[in-house]
Amino acid sequence: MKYASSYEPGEYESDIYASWEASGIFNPKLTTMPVDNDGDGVDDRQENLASNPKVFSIVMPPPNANGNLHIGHGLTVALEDSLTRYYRLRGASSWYIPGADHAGFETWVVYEKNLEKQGHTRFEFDRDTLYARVWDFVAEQRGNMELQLRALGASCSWDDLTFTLDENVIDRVYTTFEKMWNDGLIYRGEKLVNYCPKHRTAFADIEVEHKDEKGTLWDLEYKLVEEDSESAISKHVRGSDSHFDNGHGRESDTEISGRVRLNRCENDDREPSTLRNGTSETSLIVSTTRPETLFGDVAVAVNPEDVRYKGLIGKHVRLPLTDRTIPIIADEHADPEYGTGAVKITPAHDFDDFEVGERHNLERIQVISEEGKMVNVPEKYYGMTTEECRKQVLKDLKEQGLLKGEHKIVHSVAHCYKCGTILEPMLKEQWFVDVETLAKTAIEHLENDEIKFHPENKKKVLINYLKNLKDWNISRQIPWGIAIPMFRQVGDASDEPDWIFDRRTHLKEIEKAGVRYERDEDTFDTWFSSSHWPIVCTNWTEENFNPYYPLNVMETGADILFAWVARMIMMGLYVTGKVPFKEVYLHGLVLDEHGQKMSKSKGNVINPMDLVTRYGSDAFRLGILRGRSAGMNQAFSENSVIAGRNLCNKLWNISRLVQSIVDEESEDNISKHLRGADSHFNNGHGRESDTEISGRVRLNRCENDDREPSTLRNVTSDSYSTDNMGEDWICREINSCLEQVESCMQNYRFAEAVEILYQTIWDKYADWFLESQKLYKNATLLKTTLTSLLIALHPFAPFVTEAIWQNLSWTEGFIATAKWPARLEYDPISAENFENIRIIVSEVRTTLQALPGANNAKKYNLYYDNDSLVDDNQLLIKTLTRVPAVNSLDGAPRGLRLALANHELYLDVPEKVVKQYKDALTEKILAVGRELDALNLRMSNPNYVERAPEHLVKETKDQIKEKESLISRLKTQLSII
RNA sequence: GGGGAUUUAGCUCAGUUGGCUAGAGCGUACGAUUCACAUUCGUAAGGUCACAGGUUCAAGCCCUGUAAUCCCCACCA
Repeated sequence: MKYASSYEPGEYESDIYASWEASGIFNPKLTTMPVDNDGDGVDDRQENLASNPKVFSIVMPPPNANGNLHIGHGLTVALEDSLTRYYRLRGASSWYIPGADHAGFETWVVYEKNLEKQGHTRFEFDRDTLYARVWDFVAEQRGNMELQLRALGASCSWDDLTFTLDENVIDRVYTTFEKMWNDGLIYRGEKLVNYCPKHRTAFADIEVEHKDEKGTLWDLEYKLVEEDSESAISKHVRGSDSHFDNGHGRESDTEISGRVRLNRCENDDREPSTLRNGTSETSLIVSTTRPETLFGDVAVAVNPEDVRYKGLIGKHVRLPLTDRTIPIIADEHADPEYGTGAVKITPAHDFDDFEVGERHNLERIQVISEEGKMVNVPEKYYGMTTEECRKQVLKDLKEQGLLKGEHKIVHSVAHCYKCGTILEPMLKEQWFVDVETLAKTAIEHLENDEIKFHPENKKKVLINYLKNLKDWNISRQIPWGIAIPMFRQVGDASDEPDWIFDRRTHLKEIEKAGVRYERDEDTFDTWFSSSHWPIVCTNWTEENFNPYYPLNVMETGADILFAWVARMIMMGLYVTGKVPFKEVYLHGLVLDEHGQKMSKSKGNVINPMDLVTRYGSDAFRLGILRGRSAGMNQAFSENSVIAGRNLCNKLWNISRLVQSIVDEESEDNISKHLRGADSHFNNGHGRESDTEISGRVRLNRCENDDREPSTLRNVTSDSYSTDNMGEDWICREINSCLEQVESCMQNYRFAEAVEILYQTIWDKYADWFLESQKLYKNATLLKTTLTSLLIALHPFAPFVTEAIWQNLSWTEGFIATAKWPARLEYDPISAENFENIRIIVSEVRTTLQALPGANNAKKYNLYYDNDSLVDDNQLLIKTLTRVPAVNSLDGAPRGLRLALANHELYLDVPEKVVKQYKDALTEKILAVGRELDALNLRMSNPNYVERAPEHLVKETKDQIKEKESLISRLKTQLSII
């Protein structure tokens, strides 16, 4: 290869992606049409599926069409694409289906901001106009995100890109909705929903952000209506004088504030004596954080067990600032220990009160409009904002002496997760899905272990969530989304209008049987449509067998386990009767390098595209996978990307070296005879015959290989033989690497797979094997081994491996569709001998470094005595240690004896230097002595010898022998000094 | 209140059913350098595996408890 001495990703990546895409290799070959060659009525692929899985399918969680990819998308692609590429290499028909999300509310917010910038508001346009305008807006933006996915190397099938507003998606959503409607799972209900007055839309519970905030709790006095108050009170006094007074008129603010929450104190301080302070006996005190909603009050609730108020239940109080009287009711909701124990009930503006209202069949009086203005209130307050109204109400109450206390509290407040506006609980007619049976079915399938979770514990979490799931509000009051296909008769303003289902949502008004109907203006919650994602992406239909459904795996963020994964499972089961995926892999958040959540306000956001530009796509992918495990929020720093970049560069240079040796050898072959005659190919342990060597000729085709010949990529038609220990050793190491990577992929342990490849390529292949190959050039083996490693790394670093592949002289086609490497044949004894050489070389290096002075490697020769392994590998040891010479000992031992138990090796170091080494030697002896003691202690334990597995006991015994021998040799050396 | 996690080297993390001297990357220190790569090579230092008990021949891993940190859900008139 005539290439630069460093890998420049920018020069290759976009061309490589373009050629992949043009070749169509990312589009799977299997169709969803039935195949039944044996005519037994069952799809043939279904028959094969269990025994020989040939299909891998995965869908991309659709990124927002309107935006740029963030670091989380980067992680998602790295994970999903490495799986896809891995299974493609394993011979599966891999289908990675890309998507784009209209992201209903998300996009809406972006678009609305845009409108505002131009000085418009959405309320100037009708819904259909807005829809069209947003469509254009999104279409403009969409290409951006798709380019970025390509830059990340996502090997997805672009022809199959699914947009969440595609016709087939809407179709499927309507089909499901119709089915649910007919099954009675859809209902329209007036419920309290979290409503953002700014965006003027309702949210699902899951979209609400709760924050703890400081607020004020006001005590308001509601006067008992005279006629029944007196008798009630007197009766109550007689019945239980000790606790009665508590709920009545407080004399001073001081006292009141002292009492709030006081009752929660340990050891019950509700002793009669402390609570029997003066009472007015003519009113109730309620506590509220929202005085302005009092106009919507329809009752005051007290706890039925609360002895203070027992006698008041059924009586009435006068609602301040109005003419109304409202009843005092008994309900568990009232907590005797909170505030005064009496709570005003406003069903139209509070979630709990709504439920109380349901239980007691109370009226719902809406006093705040959808614009956030006061309505249904006395003239004076009409049209005020809630804040203005609150001030006015407090002022007026104070003037009338009804404001009895004020306390600072901390309570959690619901906010719009986009704009931060405080959400208003709002009474609205909405479409709901009755989730009870859906959730129950989902739980059954989960408990039946039909879906495997990574991390495992998320399954429990999900079941727990499903068990407590409330009905799902699926309507949103924004134009951008899939229209709800429900119509009602024009002019029908009755309480229970007749709704009909119809797919013609492109029309505002339709006619059916001579009756005119108008469309409901709401759109679906995005999760309602995205819960169909596996179904719509794979084109699942009722009619045809689809080998891609269920998906092999659903990979997405742990943060949308509830919002998305849960709903996909419910919907998948409801629509297809099958779980939508066999496994779920959830990734955590990518945090900044200090473990902090990334956010614009903190300024610590890392842009993945920026890293791709600077270090390359592969470097980014390797970097973001490193040190990351399922479900965990983990830090990410540029360092890991740099490490990835370095690996790519290393691999590049490895390939340059290998190619240069291959080139050199092929030139040699022209002038020389067969390599077998070459004397320097010494394997160190004496091969007996040519027969034996040729017997080890690789058999590296998979046994179960049944791919079509045309898809096979023959990496080389040559067979290799291993001619020295290093060659056997690297085959062994590559086999072990492959085995581990395979197991890691099976178990979704991406970081570990990358780590193993990194070490194998760098530490083993480059630092040991290639160094030894500078002496023993085995071109055929070099080709085979490099090919194996390139393919194994390809799922994680697709670009550099492809760039190299395209430039090697012996490869053809794309590495992206190469065949996963088979195990290599090797001689295990020979491989193990190389391990011995490594130990010797390391010991020489360590000792040389520890000796006083610099540049020791060049100074001292190495001598060996009576050691055939070293004798056979003098040249290799000399090269790896860089000592000037490795010789057989001529005469008596001299210099420094190396701390090796099984080899007698000396560094020819002058006596003076050896003496300086004395301390280090002494320390070494002590260290080995400590290890020996530990081993002896273990053996002296009869229980260990008796109960531990035999091989461990034997191992310990061997080690003791070895250490003893080492110590005695070192001691001899020391004594000579 | 309910649920789920985390705690191992200076930093970020591995460590599968308990089994050899607990690993990696980055960082640090020292040394090297024509001969694929300074995005390099070699060597080293650095650990009471949060703490306290327990089970076991053997515990980072299993059990009990404690502490710290984090996340989710519910509630907060």
